[in-house]
Amino acid sequence: MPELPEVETVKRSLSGKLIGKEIRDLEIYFSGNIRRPDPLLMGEMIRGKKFLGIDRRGKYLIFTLSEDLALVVHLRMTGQLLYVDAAFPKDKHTHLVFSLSDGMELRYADLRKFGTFDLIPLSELPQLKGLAQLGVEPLSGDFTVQWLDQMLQNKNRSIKNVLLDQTIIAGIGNIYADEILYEGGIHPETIACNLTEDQVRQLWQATVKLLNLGIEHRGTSIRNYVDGDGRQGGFQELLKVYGRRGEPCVRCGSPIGKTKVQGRGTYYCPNCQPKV
DNA sequence: CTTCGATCCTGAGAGC
DNA sequence: TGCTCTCAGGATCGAA
Ligand SMILES: [Zn+2]
Repeated sequence: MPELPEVETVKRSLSGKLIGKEIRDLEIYFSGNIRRPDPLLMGEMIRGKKFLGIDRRGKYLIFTLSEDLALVVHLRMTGQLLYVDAAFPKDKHTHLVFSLSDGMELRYADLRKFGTFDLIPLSELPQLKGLAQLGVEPLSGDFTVQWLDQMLQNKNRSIKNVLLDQTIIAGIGNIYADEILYEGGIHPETIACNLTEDQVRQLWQATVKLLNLGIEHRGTSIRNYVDGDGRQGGFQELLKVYGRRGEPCVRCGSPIGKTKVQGRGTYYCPNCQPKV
């Protein structure tokens, strides 16, 4: 499912293609993903607007459009944005098609229909629910060991729970959380405020390393993730614990374990990530 | 403050 | 073969 590295990859794959292009038309096959405006009004609202920029915040994509509009997209689990020729066959789960001035189409497909679209005035961007509550960007200068240490002081819940909390750190999902904790040698159920200074430093390093590595490999295609060109990522080959229950740990050979944390499937090495 | 369960949805895989 | 069941999960909400 798209997490920070995947959304970043989608952003990069689309930015060179969309910026400067005008939206000529919008075809809606399924409107359930559209939160704002009323789906009936979206076509009229977006027609004739140009893409001015694409940004990422956490797992959100923010398309800046002409006339002070913003299109905010969250792909959730199975959302895909594809820049393709209009003649290219449509995926069965294609819900939205934006026809562009260059004869190409920006298509939105979403098997599970959980993704969201918000087309709003740019001025309302800072107040958009979900987006407005996002915490620190883990690949920005705001994410420091000091900040992390301070933040964890009063978190009396599992460290995995904290990593998944988008209002604290924006962009980490289930797969990268498990990989980060494995890399840091930290059991996912460790109470956050009990982490040692050394563990906090390990956690910080692992977070930056794994997210960057994910981006370098153009994301993780564990289910149906592809970028704006329909290309799969490569990071799934490098996953060390996620989805590997029973397989030997690459570091120590112990079988990878699986448990549930916060209702999420959670993979870890019982030996390299001892429970305290 | 915290966890927990339900909700949205569909397809893959298991079990029979 | 084909049915039913479980599982997967990001974000949000209400309840405990
Ligand atoms: Zn190990």
